[in-house]
Amino acid sequence: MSQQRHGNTSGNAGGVPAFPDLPEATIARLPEYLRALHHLSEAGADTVSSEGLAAAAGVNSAKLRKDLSHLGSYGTRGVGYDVTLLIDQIEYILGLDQRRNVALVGLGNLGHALAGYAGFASRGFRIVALFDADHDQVGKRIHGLTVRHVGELGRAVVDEGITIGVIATPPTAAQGVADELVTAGVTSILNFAPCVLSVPAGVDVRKVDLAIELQILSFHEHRKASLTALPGGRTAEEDGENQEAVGS
Amino acid sequence: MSQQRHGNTSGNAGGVPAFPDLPEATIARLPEYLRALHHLSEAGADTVSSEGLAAAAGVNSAKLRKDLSHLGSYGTRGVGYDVTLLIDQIEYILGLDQRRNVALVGLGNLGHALAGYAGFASRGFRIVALFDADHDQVGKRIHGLTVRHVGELGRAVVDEGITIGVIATPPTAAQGVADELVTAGVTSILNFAPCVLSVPAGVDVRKVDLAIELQILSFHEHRKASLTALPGGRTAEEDGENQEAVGS
DNA sequence: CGCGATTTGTGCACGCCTTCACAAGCGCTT
DNA sequence: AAGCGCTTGTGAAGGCGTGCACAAATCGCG
Repeated sequence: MSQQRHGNTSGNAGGVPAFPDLPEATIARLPEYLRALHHLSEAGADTVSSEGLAAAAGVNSAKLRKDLSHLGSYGTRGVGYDVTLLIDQIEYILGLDQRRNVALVGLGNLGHALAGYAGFASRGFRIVALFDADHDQVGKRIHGLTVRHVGELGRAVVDEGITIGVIATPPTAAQGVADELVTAGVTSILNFAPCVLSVPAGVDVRKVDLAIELQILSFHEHRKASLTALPGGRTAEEDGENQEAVGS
Repeated sequence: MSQQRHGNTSGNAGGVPAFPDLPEATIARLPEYLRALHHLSEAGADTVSSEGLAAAAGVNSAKLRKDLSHLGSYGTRGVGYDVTLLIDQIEYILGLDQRRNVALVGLGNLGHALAGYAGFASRGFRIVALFDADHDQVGKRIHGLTVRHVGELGRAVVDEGITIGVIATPPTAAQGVADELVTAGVTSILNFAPCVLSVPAGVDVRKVDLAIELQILSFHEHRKASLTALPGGRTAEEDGENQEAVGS
């Protein structure tokens, strides 16, 4: 999103390029495949067909094959994909073979929950530092970590090898925190605050806005309601004036 | 995602189509525009140019103009867009003029935070019911609501006019909850559980997986690290046995 | 060893989305 | 009233992503 070019004219010899040029859409699906693969692995599967994995990940099998083909050839025709091999390969590509230390800033409602979210640890991410601007929060222990003041952020990032920052502050504070993270050398930010962050080129920001998701659902609800009420016409539902109560 | 066709050959007379055929990409950005507009409105702006609004929403101005043009012509050449008018129009399209009642299922770490997330209420969404399968949770009061057992879900959905269900349960329970929501008549689901939900056609599911976002960031970290270390070649960083502790 | 069943990897076409560039339209000034 | 500057709305082009359909490759069996 803030990144424009992921070019990498990988012209290295040897069989497998270390860093193929993956389409963004593919990258976004790899974690989904990975989860499905772990699930299959736990169920005792050694190999899986594109059809089977696609079903488990909720995508089209052709899309899955094309996605995986971008990583290289890790399947066997007539057989399928080696589950373990594929897991290793995707984890390598995603950089999950090395543990990523995460700093979480903002310990309100949401931040508190994120600090204890089991889904992070189980996938190689470790939240190693908590920060808040509120002095009442500082010093509290949350899920085994002590909340520190946001002023210590810069030092902690360097000292503790933090590579990803998570912002769960109110929107007014978010840009400031982002600036501090960037200054400290963090180049990946996950932003839960409903606001636009501006960061220098080379820094990746991903945004999760819970309310936006609801609004998109609301749109579809609205659309569906208007369609069922009056297929192909003007909405019934609640439209100020106009058109009172359609047939049936 | 689970929806394939949003067709609506709107052939109604009169000036403005009530439900233009909006591209999904546009819909996803409308909430962002809306937030920026509210911000501008509070700052006292009456009109705003596409350039200005685009900057506030973090997008390209041409894209913004094209998005808005899909809603109809609500701008004035040479002047810009009327902030209030545009807010009303987007809110209407998104169906935010009517309050949406939301049920939240699963009150672990994340669910607890969602129940108290201020960002929902401030945008027209009201969480009106909480459910959990755990009898220890049932009966607790969280942010003014009493947690009910998930078995009461069906009745509550009907009685309280719930149109959107939010799933924040462990992944193993998610499909079951989704089934119950669908049976009760809910057609929009926001899923925080890291798993694939299968639902009948006509039901919209949006998924938010916090760990996936981190994994995508991790990929870019990995990529950036390998590029700075060895531009265009095989990664240094950690390549099997790797070097321990770089620099410093 | 050969054949058929199975499954991957991919060329190709199509559609969606983005971006550019500019004509059309509006208001202000002279 | 006419001209000028500014901004919207949109036609066209290009790029990206998806999905089909099939050739290539592998395994198992007779």
